Amino acid sequence: MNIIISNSSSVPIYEQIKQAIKTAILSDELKEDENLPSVRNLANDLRISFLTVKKAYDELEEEGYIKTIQGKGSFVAPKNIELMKEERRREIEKHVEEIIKIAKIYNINKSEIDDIFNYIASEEDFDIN
Amino acid sequence: MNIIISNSSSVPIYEQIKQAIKTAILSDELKEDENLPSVRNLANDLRISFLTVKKAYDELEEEGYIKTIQGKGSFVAPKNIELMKEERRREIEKHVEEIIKIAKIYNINKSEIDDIFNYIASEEDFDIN
DNA sequence: TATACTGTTATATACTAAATATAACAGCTA
DNA sequence: TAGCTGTTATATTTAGTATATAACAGTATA
Repeated sequence: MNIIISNSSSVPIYEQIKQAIKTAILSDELKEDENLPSVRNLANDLRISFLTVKKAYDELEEEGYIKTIQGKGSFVAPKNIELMKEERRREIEKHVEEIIKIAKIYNINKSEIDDIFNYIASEEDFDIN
Repeated sequence: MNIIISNSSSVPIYEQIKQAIKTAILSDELKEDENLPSVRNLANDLRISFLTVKKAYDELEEEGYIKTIQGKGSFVAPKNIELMKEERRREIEKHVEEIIKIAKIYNINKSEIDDIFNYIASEEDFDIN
């Protein structure tokens, strides 16, 4: 797993770690029961305090992504596929809601939104078919 | 103008004020040269410090939305239509970028995104034609 | 059992952003 | 001049983030 953090970002370091691990789990780069790096190892690699890593791990456990056992380590939790699909959908929905909110206020129509989508999709090599 | 702020939100109060005023200006609820509430009046209405309102006004001025004259007050600045259109487009682009980023990681195709869009559009009474 | 890993907890400190209170000052206008 | 505007300076408080350090506890294994 490759985690890159920026300490000049306004996003807290523990949040960046959470996002990176979540993405790795959801995209199946990290598989069920797989061992995560120990809090101290990851902290050393990233040159940050182990307490910051622990905070990320604690919250990931609370959200059901990983399981931690004292003395053994942290592991990717059994996946609840439905719950994860739902979470991804909610993320997308939030962005769509924001887009529609803006479109309604400023009288932007669907075809203008489609244009933007197609533009970004080609920029990002996203297949629209 | 109706500004509602939440002090339990993680979004700073001055940022909530900025957004509310920006939206009011861009949607033409606040028209060119219109007088904004004085920093002290708005602060009293919202039961917050006038310094918080001032911070919002200062940044709105820096971004070209309003003009402030000492002793007179703050006013909606002449609108730069092109610049504002560009800003709205950038906002939408950012959301689309996030959606595509998620879709790429989790193999979500365009038609699933369209489904979500249509669902939210109908929820929010947004005309998709 | 000793050791070297794991995670856990407590304490203290530092830094920053946000928000506040208060007071004094300056410009505009009726 | 009075009573609005905005401006500036100082000090303080609070919350969130991140850190260092030390001590403690569970697990695995040589």
